[in-house]
Amino acid sequence: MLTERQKMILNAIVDDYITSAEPVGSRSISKRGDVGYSPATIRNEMADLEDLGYLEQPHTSAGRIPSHKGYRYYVDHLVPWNSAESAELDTIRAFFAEKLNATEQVIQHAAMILSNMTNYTSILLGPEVFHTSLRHFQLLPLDDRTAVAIIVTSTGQVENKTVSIPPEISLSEMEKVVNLLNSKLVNVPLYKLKSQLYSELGEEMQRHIAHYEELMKVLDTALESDHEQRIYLSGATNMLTQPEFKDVDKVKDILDLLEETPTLLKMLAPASGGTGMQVRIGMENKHEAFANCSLITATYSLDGKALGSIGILGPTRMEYARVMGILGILSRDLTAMLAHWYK
Amino acid sequence: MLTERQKMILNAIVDDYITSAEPVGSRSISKRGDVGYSPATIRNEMADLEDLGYLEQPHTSAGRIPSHKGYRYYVDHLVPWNSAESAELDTIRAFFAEKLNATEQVIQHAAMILSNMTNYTSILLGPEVFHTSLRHFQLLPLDDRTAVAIIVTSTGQVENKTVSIPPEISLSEMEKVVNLLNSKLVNVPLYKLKSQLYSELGEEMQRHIAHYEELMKVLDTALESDHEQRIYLSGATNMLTQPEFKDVDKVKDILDLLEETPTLLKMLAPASGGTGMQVRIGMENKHEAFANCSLITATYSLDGKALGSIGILGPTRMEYARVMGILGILSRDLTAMLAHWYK
DNA sequence: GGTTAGCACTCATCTAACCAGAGTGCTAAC
DNA sequence: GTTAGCACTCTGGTTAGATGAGTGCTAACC
Repeated sequence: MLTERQKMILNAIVDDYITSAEPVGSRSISKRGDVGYSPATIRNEMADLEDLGYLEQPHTSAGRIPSHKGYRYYVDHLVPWNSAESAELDTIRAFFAEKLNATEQVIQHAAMILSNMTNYTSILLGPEVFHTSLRHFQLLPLDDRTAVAIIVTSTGQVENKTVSIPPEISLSEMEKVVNLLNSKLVNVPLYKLKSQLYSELGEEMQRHIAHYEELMKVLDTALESDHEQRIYLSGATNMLTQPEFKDVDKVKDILDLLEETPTLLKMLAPASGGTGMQVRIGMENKHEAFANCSLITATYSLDGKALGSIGILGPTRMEYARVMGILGILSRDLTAMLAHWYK
Repeated sequence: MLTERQKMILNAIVDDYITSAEPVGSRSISKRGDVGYSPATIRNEMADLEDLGYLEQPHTSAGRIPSHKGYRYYVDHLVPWNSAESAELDTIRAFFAEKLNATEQVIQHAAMILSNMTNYTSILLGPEVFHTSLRHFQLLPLDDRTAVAIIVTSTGQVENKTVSIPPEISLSEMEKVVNLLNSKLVNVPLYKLKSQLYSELGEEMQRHIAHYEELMKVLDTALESDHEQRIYLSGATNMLTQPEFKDVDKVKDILDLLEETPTLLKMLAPASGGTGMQVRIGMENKHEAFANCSLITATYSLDGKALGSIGILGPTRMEYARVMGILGILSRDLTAMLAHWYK
């Protein structure tokens, strides 16, 4: 347990380091208006904080920088929660005032806004189709062997996939099935679609349809992969402006990882159910390349279920308070907007 | 007009510089097996070539590097055209052997293959819907104010857009129009769609439909913006491996430009009709950030009309011969594949 | 006992000086 | 026309010293 004075000093060091990116010395802390102690006293406390693991020293004669544990403590106990500047609130308000009417467009645009506002990299996870429901299904023949399957969800997203059709299946059969599907499965959540396809329609189809097996296979692949969420990345190059990444080799690893969509998907997957804000510091991200990065994520949701995430990636030395404030507001407003659209 | 010997020397210098990234001196040229002259002779020729503007010298006691004019000459007259290594041919062949059945997927995948194979950045321009024709049109109501418009093209691409519906238009009216559209305008090239909409259907619709004006506006926006082509970028971080870009500030400008999709669209737009290969060196790209980059592009086409482009961006000191060889083959094979699919 | 002034010590960073090496241009000889 | 020889130039790397920020420790102070 830290004393009040230790908290105050840790807080001051993190704040200073966040803005300056330089190790901070006892003298500069002591000179701050709200600190009533001499450099020597601060030094003693700093030595203690280092022993406790909250600070570290790049080399003997340098100031201190926060350790991962130090950042963790800062984020968990010290971050001031008031930090949403009015200018930023205005930007967000202006963003929601624009009339955009497709969910995906909103998310994409939000990514840009976020990276511009924060000067970090924004990573947004597009809405999870999984929890939205079927609005309309269509199978449109392109030639005698292939067709394009189109799924429209209740949120107006359109997913499409090209499938190949076995020659023994006739056009009229396909039409029958698609009609059946549309009459019985509309408003079923996509994640239940396949199971309901079998349970509700299986019997009926087996009766009316000649090539049941083959047809089912086609539908299976048509409905299959549409659960892939999209990643919207913006401001990746903002990483290059951070002084800790002025070395090309280090930043290459980071940018390389940002090109790996599957990795990002995993990283942003909404933490099991919770809708709170997550801060992952350094190696908590489980990737060597992100050892000196922090990722802050929040979720937006519909009907209480997380639909997707919005995240900001920056150096561990990142403006936690400001970013958390912005993400909090934006995720809340996105959720509100979705609720307003689709209730 | 350059003498044969001058060409030979210029060629040797460009080749050397491309692989080493260091200014090349007279001695190293003279030592090459195929050159029968002493360093002194080479030096004289190099001085001449510098006077003519084909070479430049970073400083007095350094070797020479090719100038923009030098690269231009190299590309226009000296590039050896045989350079498609068998290993690379195999990779491309393997790529086309995979069964991918959606045009967009192929392009996206091709982008990765290209950047991996070349270790440069690949920029591909997705197929231009413009010259494909309408396969199916649909307007699907989401709620009483909005609907999603879906356009399926003859190449199986699905474009969708959310539009808002004025309250005075009824569902049945909309259905009527959509049916009309599907019966009369299927197989019309998308770029003629709007004009034919007016010329062929205008009269008939005006007769049958109550709110003609409003409905036309809806259709207009529904058909409007679907001409946007997609950019597929891969290997942007390969730029960071080039020694000339080891300075973060320089490379930041380049990567920033790569995030600007509209700029890339303009840059890759198939050069007026031609299907040949284009090489733009340094400032020929019209962007300060690309002053030390070269962009090589080729097009793929359907029915003799360019559908999109594939391009490689690298430093001006780039392996022109190899890249041009690869792009040539890939664009040819892409075109062949499209012709095979959609004829 | 907690706090602070004083001081010796450490270590990264900056500068200047120097050296080695690569490459040139010129001259004179072949 | 070609080449050997040589003086000259400029970069890059290394070393040595000076600078200064910051520390830890001790002893004095309240």
